[in-house]
Amino acid sequence: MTDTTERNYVEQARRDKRAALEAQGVRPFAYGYDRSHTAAESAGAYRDEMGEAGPEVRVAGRLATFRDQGKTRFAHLEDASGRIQLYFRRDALGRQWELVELLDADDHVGVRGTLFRTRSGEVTIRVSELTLLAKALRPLPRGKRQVADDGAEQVFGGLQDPELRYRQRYADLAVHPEVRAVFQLRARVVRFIRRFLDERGFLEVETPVLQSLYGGASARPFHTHHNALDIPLFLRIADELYLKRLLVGGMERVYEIGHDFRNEGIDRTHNPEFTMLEWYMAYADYHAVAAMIEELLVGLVRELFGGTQLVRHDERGRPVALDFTPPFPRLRFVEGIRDHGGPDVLSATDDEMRAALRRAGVPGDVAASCGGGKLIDEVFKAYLEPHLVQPTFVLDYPKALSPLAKAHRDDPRLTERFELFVLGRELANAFSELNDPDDQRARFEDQVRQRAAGDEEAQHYDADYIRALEYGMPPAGGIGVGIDRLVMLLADQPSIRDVILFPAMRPES
RNA sequence: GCGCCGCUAGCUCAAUUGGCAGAGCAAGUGACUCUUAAUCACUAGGUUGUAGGUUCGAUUCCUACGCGGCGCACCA
Repeated sequence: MTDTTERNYVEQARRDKRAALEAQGVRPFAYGYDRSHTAAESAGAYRDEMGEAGPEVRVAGRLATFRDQGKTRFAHLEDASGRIQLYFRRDALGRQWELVELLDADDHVGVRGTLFRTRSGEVTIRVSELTLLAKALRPLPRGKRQVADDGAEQVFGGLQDPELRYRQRYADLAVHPEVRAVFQLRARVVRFIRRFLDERGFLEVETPVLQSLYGGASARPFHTHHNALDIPLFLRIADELYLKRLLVGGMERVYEIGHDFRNEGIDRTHNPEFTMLEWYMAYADYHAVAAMIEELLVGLVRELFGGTQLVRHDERGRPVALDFTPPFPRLRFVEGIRDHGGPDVLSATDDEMRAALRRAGVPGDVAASCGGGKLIDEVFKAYLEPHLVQPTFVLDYPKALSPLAKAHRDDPRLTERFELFVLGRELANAFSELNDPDDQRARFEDQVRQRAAGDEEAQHYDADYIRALEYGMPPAGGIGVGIDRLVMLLADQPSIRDVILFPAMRPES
């Protein structure tokens, strides 16, 4: 990594120009610029009948290209809206030509000038006044892009190293409009979700990130400490238990979009902090929640892409045609595994399930190292999950896997729970919420026993939550949706790092 | 935590069996008043991730470490 205090010859040249500017009395870092048009608006403001006498515009942005051609120069100014070409002529700029000669690619400038169309056909600003807004003392790692006649773009060089792209996201964003587009899409997704829930009477709330007792999921937490209270605290691993307390308090429909923190490995689908949407609705069961997430997802796909058919890439980079036309197929967990050649997880012994895992090619040590609920989960992953490519609901999970879900009304061995899968990845997890305090107490006690037996991810006994349930929580349905994974799907990005602006990294050196 | 791969100029990449560390772009100087990967000429730019080792000689081989990518494990 480059030491920021050591200057290479490229940066030295820019610092020399800065010094020359200051010697001329030019501020290298201005305070603002009054622009009349964005780059895109400027291009749209020109009509061919205007000829050489197009309207005057003032635009501000970064010099994305800069071509020295003696007594003229061409540049492209890039702002958030796009690019527009600039044309500098020495005879038109007079004394300001000295300033032009001290510009570099990547500088922020404001220009005033009139629009015209060049002989080669590009709408361009003939610059009459130039203002330096911010000198770029370090060159951006730009590639050169060639735009073919058909609009196809080829980039030469540029910022490729994934380590630099994630560490210096500012540079990645500055040189890659397509990366900016991913995060614009992400914002549209979140905006759509908020609007969807707000329109249906949901209240957006914020619950504690710092918790003295964490719960609502199976995961290891981050630890911290409050100095004034002198107590240990944990960063939340889920919002669930606080949001359901709000149902007790009479808030019938609530949601929260925020970060959860899980102290676990980092890979293509896991970042230690990630964005979770959870919503809870009183007087609804998991079927109602399924109908709603289906409506949300279909609405989102239609809003963003104008239809329900999408081509996306699986983890091996192969294109897959996805059909979001509702209703999505609904499979039952136990039957689904059986129908794909797996064992009946309700009646099979642990040994039978281990044998089934071996048949499916799962390494023996994996199968041997777990039992009970985890073993069932392994069987699910081996036999059913690989088939869940199209949007699919999997319903009615065994009770051992779901300590916060209500028992199934028709089969006490199951819970009223579903997960939504797309492209083999879990996007959402929901249930008819367990609101019987005595049943919840028994489930917590079971979790405590598993923790005592060495399961670090088993949940804690949350006495305050039981007390809340004892006051009476209305029947309710609730769901958790991983926003990062949803954006990965919609933006067709292969890694969660590509949808998180600053993904977790080890510190540099 | 384990395995594989990578780390060379500001960026993207070369370097034969272990034998003078190179190119394109970017940069500097010069030419050029409609260019757009501008073009042309010249110039400069390196502790080859870090620390050791083997060797007459290491970008290359060995060991350790650092950072990253991918896979595995963990993790709904």
